[in-house]
Amino acid sequence: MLTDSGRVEVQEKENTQPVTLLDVAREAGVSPSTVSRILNGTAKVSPDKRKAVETAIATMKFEPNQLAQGLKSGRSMTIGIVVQDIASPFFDETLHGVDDGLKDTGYASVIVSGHWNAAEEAARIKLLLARKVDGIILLSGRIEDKTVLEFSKHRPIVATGRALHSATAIGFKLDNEYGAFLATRHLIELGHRRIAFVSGPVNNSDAMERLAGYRRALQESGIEYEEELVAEGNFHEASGLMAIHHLIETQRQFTAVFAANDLTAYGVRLGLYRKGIRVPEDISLIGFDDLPSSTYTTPPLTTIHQPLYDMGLLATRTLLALISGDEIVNQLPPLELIARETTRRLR
Amino acid sequence: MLTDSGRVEVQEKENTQPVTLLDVAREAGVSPSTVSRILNGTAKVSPDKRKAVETAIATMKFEPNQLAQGLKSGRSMTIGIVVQDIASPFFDETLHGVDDGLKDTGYASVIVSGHWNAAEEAARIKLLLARKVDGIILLSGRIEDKTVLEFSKHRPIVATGRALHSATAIGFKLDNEYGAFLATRHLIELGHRRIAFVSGPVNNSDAMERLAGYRRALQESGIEYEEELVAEGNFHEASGLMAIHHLIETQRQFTAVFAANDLTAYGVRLGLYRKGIRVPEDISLIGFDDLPSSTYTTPPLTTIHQPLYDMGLLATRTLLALISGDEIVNQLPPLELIARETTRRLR
DNA sequence: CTGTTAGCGCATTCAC
DNA sequence: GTGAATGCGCTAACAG
Repeated sequence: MLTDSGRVEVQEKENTQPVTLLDVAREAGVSPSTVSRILNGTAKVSPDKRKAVETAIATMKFEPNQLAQGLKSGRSMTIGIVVQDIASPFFDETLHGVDDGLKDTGYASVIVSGHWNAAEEAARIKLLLARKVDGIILLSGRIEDKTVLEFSKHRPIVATGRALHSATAIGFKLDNEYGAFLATRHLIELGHRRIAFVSGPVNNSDAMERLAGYRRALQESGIEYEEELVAEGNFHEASGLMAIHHLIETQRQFTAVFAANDLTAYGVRLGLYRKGIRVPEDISLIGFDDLPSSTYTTPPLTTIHQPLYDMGLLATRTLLALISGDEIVNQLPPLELIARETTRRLR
Repeated sequence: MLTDSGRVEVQEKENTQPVTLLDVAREAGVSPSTVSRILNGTAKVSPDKRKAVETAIATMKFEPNQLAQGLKSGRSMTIGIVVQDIASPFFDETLHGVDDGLKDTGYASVIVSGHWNAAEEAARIKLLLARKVDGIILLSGRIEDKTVLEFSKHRPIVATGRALHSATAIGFKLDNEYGAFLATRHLIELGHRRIAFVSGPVNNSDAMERLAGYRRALQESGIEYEEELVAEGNFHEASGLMAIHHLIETQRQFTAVFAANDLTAYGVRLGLYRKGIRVPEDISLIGFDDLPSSTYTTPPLTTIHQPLYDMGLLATRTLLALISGDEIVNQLPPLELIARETTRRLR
């Protein structure tokens, strides 16, 4: 569009363009390196120059461009987190621990989701690597250990739900078998002998370990394992609901149900309610995970507490140690039974 | 340490150092700019060179350094998300929508938490800005609108839970008042006239709007508002539990309870259970939010569905449109009543 | 103590 | 079409 020559076009430039380190240097009458030194405490600077620079930084509201810092230093001060499902209470707890572990460290986190899909997970990790994250926390997931090890050649990786012990890849695994053993033994100690189990998906190692723990507890008490008392679920509520309906409709006899995780237990609980079966008066019910919400179900759910928060915290600290070369010592607390109100002694 | 001269020290360098665009260019026998052009489709390149470059990229497993790209282009291809609590089902749902909105866009997200603290929120936003995110999604929060507007001069911001309409800052607000009105009216239509309300914190605008909706519904039905039937909660389960105990112990008479959100309703439900009061036989209960877990409470919770997922999706699309300068048209679906099994007609 | 210089890896003029 | 040159903003030698 033509405008009269000589007319000044007033451009309302709302977008304040960022002030750079060079701007600060000019303003303070020093060299850029001096500003950098003050920023990073790399070397001593005379008090007067320091003063000048600091006021310049304050008045100009200078914030160093982290992209540039990262490009230069090779460290982006961000770590990547791979979860499988962003909206899952299970990962939430762990993320909470991660969040706290990162507090005041200067690190931020890029969270991506693998959606329980090995190919997608690998793609996400590549994405994180391309973004030059300084390390990766991999929460559960389906990619193979050797793939993880391969990726860890680029950046350190701390994983949960798998055992890894290389110099750049460490894994933490909770003892699912033991937890399931605890849960089942609790029911047995309450006098139950016919204990149904709603399992997780058969292609999931956590799920299979929990099944193993259930079987061991039965065996140690001389109770025969009956396949008919086991129904497969998928760790979600709906599967618990369906499984318990199936168990009831096929006339299985049992006085207690062990659900492979809390969500499944919620579904079982609802299924029993629909059939007019009371918990714990008629049937005892125990879960696994101890999600925060399990404190407030009606009635509050007896379950196995997994230190998910601690695992997130530990994973984060371990990763930071791996990055900085520090030693790591922390220990994960053991799984434990939380006896609430869905289990009771068999009369 | 001294070693014999001439002896070759085999250094096991596990850390594969990344291959750069320059490496690719050399390998393919072209100039770096040609590689760049192919990467970005910026200009036409002869088929043979393109071929050579592409094979070089594949064999060398080249991944462009996003930090460098970002520094150069000024766009980091990441957006910042400010939540208040990483482990909250409320934010989860919205994040799920954000996650889907970002799918296949090339954008990744860095998630930070403001912990319901204005100062921390501001600090986090500054951090995101320093990281050169291309835009920010602010989910709820306590910082003032004018602060948001100020920040939006640097990067576009889309916020939820507040109304904003500038060129670089857009806000979406759900109609809390209307939702609360719906909930209360539902109870009234079922014949209830003495309806207790467990509110959210008084310093929270969502909470106050829900209270207003409750009052309007009462008023439109000619039911007098009684302050004694309102107990303050804080949106968490424990507060629902305490509130209902208080209501019962102070001998308030009511046949239904409206809890300001689902978590509070869970607490109320448990409190009623503890007193031997059945839901919905003795008391009707309604929540607000429609968290995923409310489908599987026992009994399933009647509640007000908020389109949290859609809001996350819409916020993301809007932000991307703001970034790219596109037009945005999407509309948020209205709040609606989900009648499940915790409410019933008063006999 | 401090300024000058030279890149980090890439995209983008500008010439050819 | 393609290569050479330049710079994004910052840090880290290197001299003084």
